[in-house]
Amino acid sequence: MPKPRILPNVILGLLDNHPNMSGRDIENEFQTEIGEFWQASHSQIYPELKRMLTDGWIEIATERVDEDAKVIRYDITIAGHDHLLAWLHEPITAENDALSSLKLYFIHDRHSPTLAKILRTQVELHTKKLSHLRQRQQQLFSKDAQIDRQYGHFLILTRAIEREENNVDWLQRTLAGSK
Amino acid sequence: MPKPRILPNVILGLLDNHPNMSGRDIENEFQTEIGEFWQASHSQIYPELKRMLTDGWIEIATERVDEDAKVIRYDITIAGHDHLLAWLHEPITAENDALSSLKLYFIHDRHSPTLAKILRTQVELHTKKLSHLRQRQQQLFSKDAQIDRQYGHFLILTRAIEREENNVDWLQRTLAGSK
DNA sequence: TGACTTTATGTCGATAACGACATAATATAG
DNA sequence: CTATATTATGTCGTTATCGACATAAAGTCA
Repeated sequence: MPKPRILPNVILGLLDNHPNMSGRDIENEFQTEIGEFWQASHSQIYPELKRMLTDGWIEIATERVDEDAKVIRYDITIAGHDHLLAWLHEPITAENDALSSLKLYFIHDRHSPTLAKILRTQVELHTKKLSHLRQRQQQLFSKDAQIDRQYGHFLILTRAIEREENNVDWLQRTLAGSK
Repeated sequence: MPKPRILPNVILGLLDNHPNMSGRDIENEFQTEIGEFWQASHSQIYPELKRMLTDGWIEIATERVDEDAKVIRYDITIAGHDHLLAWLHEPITAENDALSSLKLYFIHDRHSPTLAKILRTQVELHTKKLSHLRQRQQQLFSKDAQIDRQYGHFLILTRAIEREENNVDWLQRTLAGSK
């Protein structure tokens, strides 16, 4: 199976929230929070929009009030919306967990079951990861001499542990506060 | 200028620490902590090793005590070591900061000035990032209605803020403890 | 109105990266 | 001792991604 393509889903997520976006608008979105999780250059975006158009996931917006003749604005279609939802509903695993924040970004309803599901799965995954990292720390760095021998490795391992502690803590607090 | 290639530097960092590694050994390293920051499949690694060999950054290890005739073991050369150091010494910027943990992993000396330099630059960068994220939160989510309208966005923004708080805190504690 | 800049879109070539397939040398099992 | 599995390396085709270059419309300024 080919590697899953992320960019079209990101574009669908953006169009789902903001109708009538141009390619340039989409490019600009990557300058904000979403740019933390996904980036794309305009030379990717424009061909991608063409492809999504022929795939029927988006359509050219008819409503053009003003404006600059070269600007092309897009809307999401029903098929595109279905595709976006299917992506958001895909189970979170250790392999695709890096996309979780990206998916959360596209869920706007506080009481969405999909959102809660993602958070709950993340608690599981990151709790496991945390305990795995702690175990590694025990294995590799139980003695001071071991720390001195690979200090950089020791640092990033303790950093990862703290990051995961914070992560799990945040997830649990967020889940607790949402019910 | 072409996009900087990371994989050869990672391989050099591994060989710098563990001489006499085979391609398979290198592949296996990506299963441990380093896999958090960089991954590569064997179909990338083997051609890369060939290329690094012709570039003179690595050499085939002469010392083969045992063993399976098909195994090829490599050592880092002086030129390779120089190249590794040059990479580690490249200034950390907002653009390449994602590689900082990777670089730290390859610095073994607790009192390395390069290590301290990386940590200090990261404090600067992440402090700035944190204040930028807090500003965004103010701008976008000062009212409850705004939170309800884009709850997922609100979540990942607060999550990013906590992550950066933890990050800066860890960096400062690590720097304080190392002098 | 003409020169110049900016904006929005389009296109092309290079390559990092990956999955799939292939092969040879050992190891294992019956 | 042969059949099969595992290990280590190699190769190929596809594609996502990016930088560089190109173009046309609109805006700006004199």
